[in-house]
Amino acid sequence: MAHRQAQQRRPSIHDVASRAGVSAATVSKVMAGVTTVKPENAQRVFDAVEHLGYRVDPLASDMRRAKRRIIGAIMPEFESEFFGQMVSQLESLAEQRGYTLVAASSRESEARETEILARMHDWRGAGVVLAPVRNEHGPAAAFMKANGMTGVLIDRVLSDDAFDTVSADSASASAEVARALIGKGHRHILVIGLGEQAATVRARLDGFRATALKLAPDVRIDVVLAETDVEPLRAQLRDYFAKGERPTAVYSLFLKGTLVALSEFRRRGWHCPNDISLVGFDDAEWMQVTWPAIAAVVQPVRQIAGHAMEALFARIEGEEGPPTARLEPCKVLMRESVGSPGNVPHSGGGDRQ
Amino acid sequence: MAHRQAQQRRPSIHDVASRAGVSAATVSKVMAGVTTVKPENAQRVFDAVEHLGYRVDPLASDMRRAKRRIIGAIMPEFESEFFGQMVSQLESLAEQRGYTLVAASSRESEARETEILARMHDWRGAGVVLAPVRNEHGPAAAFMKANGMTGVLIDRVLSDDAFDTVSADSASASAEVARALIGKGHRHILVIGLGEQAATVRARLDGFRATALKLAPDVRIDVVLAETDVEPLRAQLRDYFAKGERPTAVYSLFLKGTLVALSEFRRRGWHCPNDISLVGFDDAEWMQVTWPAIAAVVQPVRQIAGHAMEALFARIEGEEGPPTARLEPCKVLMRESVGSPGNVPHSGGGDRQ
DNA sequence: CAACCACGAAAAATCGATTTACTCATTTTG
DNA sequence: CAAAATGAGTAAATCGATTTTTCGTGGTTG
Repeated sequence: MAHRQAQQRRPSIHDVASRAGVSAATVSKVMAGVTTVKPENAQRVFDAVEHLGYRVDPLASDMRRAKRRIIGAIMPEFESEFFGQMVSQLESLAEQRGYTLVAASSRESEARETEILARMHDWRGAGVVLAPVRNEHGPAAAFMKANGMTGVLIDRVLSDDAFDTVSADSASASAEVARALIGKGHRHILVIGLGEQAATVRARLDGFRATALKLAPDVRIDVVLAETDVEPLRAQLRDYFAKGERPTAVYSLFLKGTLVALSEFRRRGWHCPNDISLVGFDDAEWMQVTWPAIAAVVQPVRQIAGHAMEALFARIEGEEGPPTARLEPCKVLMRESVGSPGNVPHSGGGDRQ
Repeated sequence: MAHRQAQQRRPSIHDVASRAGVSAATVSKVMAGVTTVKPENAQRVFDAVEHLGYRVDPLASDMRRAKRRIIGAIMPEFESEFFGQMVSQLESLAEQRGYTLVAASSRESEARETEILARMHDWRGAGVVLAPVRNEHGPAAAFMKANGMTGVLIDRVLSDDAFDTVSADSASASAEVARALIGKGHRHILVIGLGEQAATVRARLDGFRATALKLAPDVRIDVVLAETDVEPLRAQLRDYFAKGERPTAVYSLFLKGTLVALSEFRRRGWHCPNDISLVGFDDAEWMQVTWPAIAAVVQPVRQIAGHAMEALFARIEGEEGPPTARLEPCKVLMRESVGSPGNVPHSGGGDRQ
């Protein structure tokens, strides 16, 4: 094979040194851009590097460093647009600073989350961006504290006494949703969510309820919260509708909830927005191409990622001071899935598609 | 702070050695599970490990190894369900074998792809799973060859003369779609795609065309292929419809194309499946909850990831022999977006939702 | 002109493991 | 009973860099 010879051992700093006729220390300095090297020697080093195709081994390079140029990222999952964009952003930001991002998925399990964190700790990276499965009080954050790790918590968190946090401003966004729905005339609204993610769900729910009640004290707000998983939520939702409850709008506090709501609407033959209105927390690309387009709260992924990395690198560089808790403003996109109640006869049947 | 003391340097193998009263070499052996150690000494080591909370530093451990226990994964993007699941699977499989997965996104750029690959090469990992932006003939695969890297190509590839490949069996799946559409009576079908991803797009198109023409020689198959980006495709599609073309079904060869098709249908007020039928390559969670549910080809992500890792580890462990090209069978889900043409008056208007 | 400084580079220590080579005992074997 | 084989463990080399210490050399300065 023509390319077999390339399989050889890669050149090390010593190979460069001997070819340039200098010591390894000098090569190291040249690579690091130190200026106290005679230009002539520097040039010889550059030539040797060029000729041998030498590149610094990041692993060996990190060995002597207290803080290795590795950033860990732990997300609850990789399958959703939100966390996909998040990882992509974080990777890009880490890379810009010469760090390598090692991402891992906790698969919505707190046990796994802690395991992964322990493994990240073994790597002795400079810092970790953790999007906890549940909230900032879980075992993972505790592990980070107990081991003096540097890190930032994002997404499903509010604030913490040890780590900087960055998340979407759920409360304000929910208040805006409330204003919109009340403004359209809705007076019976169902809110669905998962209780697990205590922190943010609470913020979203409270933000929504407070504003809705202020604007329309007579509004009826029902809440269907499942504990852990999506399927129980579906079951509860089915029960709720089976009891004959007929809200004019549904506000889903998270993406999968929006999917569950939509599929339950389908089952019952209800159509948005004529039969019922729908708004969901979390936007997705498909939501604007379906009929109707689904109204959604857009989380500012770039801002969250950006400020998380900013905070993290500040801490890595030794910044002291009490932990900060950042809330990034969301955008609410009121699409066609939201209408006014009673505009069209409630009766099912007929007008499909 | 209570947790400040934990910030200290982590115990090294020498700390364990001195506490257990043995040499570092012995500790290393015990950790590696070598049996030629006196049980009594082994126990002392275990005790010391336990007491100090010692864990092997993977980075230091990898230093002396020729093949480091790191696997690189390069995907065109992280934002879609498909690649999200893929990364998640790959991570899990790597982890099972005690490897760490380092994932990076090429963001659909071949230039970036090669850069990332070079960086992965710097890490001297044991192998790389590359999902090329375009196909197996790009600069990234060439780089891998030139540098004698171990790797597997997945997704947008057919077969290669240097690397094992694993991808979805696009041709067979497309043939099945053709059978379904022809069977439903469609005789004017539009296929849309991106020409960039030559390999797979070609397979999907040819597979579809061959079967459709065999079953119904009179069928008319139009093709709208954009070169690089999605927006030009949208424009071309718009032109196509503006010319008055009126196929009874559209087959989109990739996910974003399905979204584009849907949004163009919306623009023109056409509804599936009455006005036009739609099938897309690539499934997504939302497709089964919209009205109508969108018919889709489901790629076997787990199988692709599984066989990719299998092949990769076989090569890492020194397996010789010519590269293999695996095709994993897809599942075609014929949902409501596909109907028979002419069942319902073509006229627009009227029956919305 | 001897003592002192500054500069640039080399030598050596270090990071935290793994692995090779070697050293004692203890057993087995001729 | 001496020689060879085996067992268990350690010291030292190694991986590929970085960083500290040391060493010359040439130029200043008193």
